[in-house]
Amino acid sequence: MENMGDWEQKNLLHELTQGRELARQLQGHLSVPASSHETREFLVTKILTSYEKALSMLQWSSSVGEPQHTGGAVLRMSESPPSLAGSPRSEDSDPEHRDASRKRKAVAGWTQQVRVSPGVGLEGPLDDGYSWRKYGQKDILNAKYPRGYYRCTHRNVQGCLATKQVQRSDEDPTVFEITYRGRHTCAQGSHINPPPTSPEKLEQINNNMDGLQHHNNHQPPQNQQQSQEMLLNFQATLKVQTENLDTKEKAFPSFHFASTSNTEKQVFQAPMIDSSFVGSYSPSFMSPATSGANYFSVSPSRMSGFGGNQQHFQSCDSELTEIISAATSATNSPTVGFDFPFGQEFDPNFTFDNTGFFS
DNA sequence: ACAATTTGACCTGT
DNA sequence: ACAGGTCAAATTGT
Repeated sequence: MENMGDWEQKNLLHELTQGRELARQLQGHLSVPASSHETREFLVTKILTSYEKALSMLQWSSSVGEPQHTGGAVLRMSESPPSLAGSPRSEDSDPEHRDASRKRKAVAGWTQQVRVSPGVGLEGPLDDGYSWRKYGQKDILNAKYPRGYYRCTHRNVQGCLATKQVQRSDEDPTVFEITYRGRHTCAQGSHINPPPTSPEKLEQINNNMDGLQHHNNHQPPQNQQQSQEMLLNFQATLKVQTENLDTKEKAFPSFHFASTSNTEKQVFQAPMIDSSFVGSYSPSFMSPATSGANYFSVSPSRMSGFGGNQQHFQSCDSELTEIISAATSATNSPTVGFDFPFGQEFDPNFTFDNTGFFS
């Protein structure tokens, strides 16, 4: 609530510190012949991510530097209240929209695509380590497969507004588009390392598969164990593709959100998502128009022993909408292990004041 | 029994 | 009216 100004600085500091830690780790790995290439590569990726984040934070504050310093009055809670049912808000949006392009503005923000190349057989979209409860499924017109709607399991309990949508790609059945929206405000376990067994994930996967597969479900639900094992050695390529809504505008490292009004735009910086996904996201800062896409190769081999550690970070992230497409699923847990080493400095308090955007 | 999922109805913005 | 998103009762799984 108070010192908002410090907030970003804090995050920046955190990011840089984390990057330093990662670099140190990498340094350590370099002297250890046993460390795998994958591990090193992964660390490098993480380091780069840290840099990117830090840079984007700087750019964000410098180029924009106005919206966020306020006490937060500017931003609205945004996001359609996930769980409100009858709240008729026939607000008048804005009379003028731009050319009704092809797609609806939807809640686009940026699209991440995580491609996992596990050889074969991995199924199910990755799970970020959070618990989700499916609350609906719908057929989308253009989509061949239905879209699944999930919300954080603790929605009612802790008011966690996080939700996600899972949609299987039309053309590449191996690809799942997962759209995350809202931030996790729950204090649930770490996404970092889904404990020994994350049945939830598997269940979800199965469900998704069921729902998403129209005809052939050639895959019996019993890849759980397999999946887990796969987790130990999988290779993933994270493809991040920033996709902005129809609002063309150039996209900067930061994310732009067009509010309902044409002229208003909120720019947000991606919160710390590092631990959420495999290689951490890395917003592609290329021109969105050209469809910037970054590919990350992540090959988590083994985490520094993570058999039973379970720390809960409550650094909830993803306050915007992230779309993640995962191919053949896979997972994230393994990689994540790398996070905790430096995660000690997560601030439970660093909550964003309110990051609402478009109202 | 409880909790999560399923599924059609309902709601809201194009 | 339609499409997408959410609710909620019924159903299924643990």
